[in-house]
Amino acid sequence: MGIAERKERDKEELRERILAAAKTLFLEKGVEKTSIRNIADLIEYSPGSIYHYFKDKNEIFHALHQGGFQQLMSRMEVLMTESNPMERLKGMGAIYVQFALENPDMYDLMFIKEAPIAHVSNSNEEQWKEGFGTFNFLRATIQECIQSGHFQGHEEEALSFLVWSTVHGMVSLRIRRRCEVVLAQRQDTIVKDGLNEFFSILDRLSS
Amino acid sequence: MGIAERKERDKEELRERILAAAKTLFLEKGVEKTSIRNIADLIEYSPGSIYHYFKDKNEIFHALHQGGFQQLMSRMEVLMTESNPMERLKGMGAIYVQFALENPDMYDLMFIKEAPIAHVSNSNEEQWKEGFGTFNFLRATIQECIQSGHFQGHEEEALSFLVWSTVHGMVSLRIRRRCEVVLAQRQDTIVKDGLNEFFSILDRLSS
DNA sequence: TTTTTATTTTGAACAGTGTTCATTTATTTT
DNA sequence: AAAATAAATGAACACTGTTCAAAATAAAAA
Repeated sequence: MGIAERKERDKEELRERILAAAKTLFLEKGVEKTSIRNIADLIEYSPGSIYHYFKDKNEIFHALHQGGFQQLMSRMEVLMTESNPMERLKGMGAIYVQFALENPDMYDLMFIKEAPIAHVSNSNEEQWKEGFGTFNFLRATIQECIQSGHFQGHEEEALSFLVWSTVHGMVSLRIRRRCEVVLAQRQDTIVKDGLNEFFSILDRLSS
Repeated sequence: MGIAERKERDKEELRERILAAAKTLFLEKGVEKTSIRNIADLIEYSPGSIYHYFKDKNEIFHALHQGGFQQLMSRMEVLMTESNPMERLKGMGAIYVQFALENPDMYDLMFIKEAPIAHVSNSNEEQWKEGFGTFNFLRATIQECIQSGHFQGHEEEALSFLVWSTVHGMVSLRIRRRCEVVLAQRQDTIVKDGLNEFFSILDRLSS
């Protein structure tokens, strides 16, 4: 029964080729300007055949955004050796921001664009697994901070959401070009500066 | 020479009718699903005529987003009577979040969508005036807080950006449906809860 | 008032979009 | 070799933003 398996592999391979082409075009031109026909051209298939491998365009970009979460999570792995939860929290913030600024289009897809979330809604997946995993990673660290006596009087989930929102807010204002309100010469550093302000607030709170 | 003036008025009136139609459709279906033909249909003009009043679709949505800033700013006016800058700061946060949650599509247009900023870039406007005005309003209050002895060791512009980012982060995660990572039953309150966590941090910092 | 000039409006055309589906092509099983 | 299954095609549908020559309307000049 090796044939069915080989066919399965072939199918998977073409799926991967579609995703690779989609990723190339997406990083080159963005989601909106990447069309099904563009993808089909690149892998030398007809437009219609894409729909044998993906339900619609949203499913393609949902699959792509998964890769982004793997990248982000693998970057976080260096923090496993950090035993101080407050330091680990700051490390997560720094890595998160760095990832976003180095991969703005992927970040946009993961945390701003509608496409991947629209797919989660329109399929029978119970929830947004990728985001859930990442957020729980943050929650675990915050929980440790609380157990170590930090953030007294704060509630774990809401505080985690607040911390996430803070870094997301900075990078998403930058990516969606709302930083033009600060001096032109400062636009390249405002997110780092803001992050440092955030860190110094965290330090104040933990002592 | 009243004729030229009347023509000017007529032109302005049609411009307003286009904007009104655009706003109706936009609040009904969103930016992407509002087409020039839809707008033209609603005011019973041909699609081509829209382009005598607006350079392109982005200019229409830039004009619409201006109205949003007026709304937001007028909501802020009740804070003028508040003399305590820390209380005024918290009031601004509360009003900002409330505005965003009550007008998610308008907020999206103002602070997330590419269209209005794309128009600022592609026209010869020096910068994003609407955002600049609103941000400076925040900066002025933060400056007062610093002058009153709060936020010692913090830099005014970066801290203002951080504060803005915090509230923007929360509401934009909500609007772009990234709050599905918290319990379903909490999704309606997580932004308010996060804001309260933020306020209690601000209180801690000011004492 | 008639003619000329200027302005406004039109709607077809262009080049694209996501998606569907009957038909063709290729492969596997009988 | 024939039948059954699977995969790929590409035309077609109903849209999109935008342009532009032509037509309609309004204003100014003769």
